[in-house]
Amino acid sequence: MDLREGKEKFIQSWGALGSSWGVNRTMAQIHALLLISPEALSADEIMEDLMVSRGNANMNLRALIDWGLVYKELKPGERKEFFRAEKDMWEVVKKIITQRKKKELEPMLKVLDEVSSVEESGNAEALEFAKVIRDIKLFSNKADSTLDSLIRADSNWFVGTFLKMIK
Amino acid sequence: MDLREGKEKFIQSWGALGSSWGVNRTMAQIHALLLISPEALSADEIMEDLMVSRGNANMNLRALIDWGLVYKELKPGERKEFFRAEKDMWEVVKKIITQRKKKELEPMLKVLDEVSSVEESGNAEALEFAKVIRDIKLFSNKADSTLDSLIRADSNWFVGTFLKMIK
DNA sequence: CCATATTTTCAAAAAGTTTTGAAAATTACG
DNA sequence: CGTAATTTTCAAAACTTTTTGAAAATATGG
Repeated sequence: MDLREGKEKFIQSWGALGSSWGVNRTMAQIHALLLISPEALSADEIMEDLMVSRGNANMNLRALIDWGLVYKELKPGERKEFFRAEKDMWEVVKKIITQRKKKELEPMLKVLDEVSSVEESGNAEALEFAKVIRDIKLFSNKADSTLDSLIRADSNWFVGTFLKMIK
Repeated sequence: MDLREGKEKFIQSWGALGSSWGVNRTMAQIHALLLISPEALSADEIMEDLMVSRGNANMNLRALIDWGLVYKELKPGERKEFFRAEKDMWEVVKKIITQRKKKELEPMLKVLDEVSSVEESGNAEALEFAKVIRDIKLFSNKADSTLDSLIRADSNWFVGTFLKMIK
């Protein structure tokens, strides 16, 4: 496979996978494009490369900046903004975990807390309900603090030690 | 909050959260309903409770059975099928991890392998590309084997030991 | 300030996903 | 078997999300 083909495939596949990650196609594609670009790119270059509209490019660049996966960059003498991806993969992983945790886990903890105020009075239904909520809470809290540790941990630790500890 | 209200809130919130988990509203609602039900329920009861069509109920029950989160159950003298949720939360967690890994991680590993055949010849572009792919692969493989360990691990280990090991 | 380049916004269109409901297939009882 | 109960399928409708593109807002250099 040659470079052009490889880049193309990577960007397209990343975009297609995006939806299974809860990220839209264009956001994933822009991220892929910037990741493999040695230079910062302008909005126009991104639009051209990916064949998407200005509005789309702009919205998703903003989202990527929000996530901390992309930085704005200015070039002297140029009026346009340029965009560069965070290249440190451990940073990227942590930032994605942070966002997914916020979107997927935290709202769940909130709901569990809200419904935890149901009285666990005698009947089968109430007991079952209380038990299920308690069990889910147990795992969710565990997941929550595990992910917090991960986010605080550093790359070498993760790559080097994690697996050995696990088995 | 009383029981009826709590159940209602739990089912509705689960459904709403579903989309951020890559699961559709009805699938999440049916799962929630069955989780908190002490008895197995028939398709008709589910349709009635959640106010969804027969087709919808059937499709999503099948999906839940596929995931291993719900079992079919027969009652003597009844012609209908009944459905019961897996109640062991550690089993539930493992089954969800298994599915999400299959959907989110494995296709990614495949793409990375495919584009790994690009030659890492001299120029900046090719070097950058090769490095990014190598880095992503490193983390993805780590994540993959970590999740495999998790799936093989048992509940007590996870709940009791994991956190202490981490920090 | 003005003129122009650039970015942002947002309503409407397009694309994608889920749900419905009725018809077809299957099952199981007499 | 035949009949009725039940489950499954799937095309069309409803709903949701994403994308477009042009207009509005903002920034920059002279």
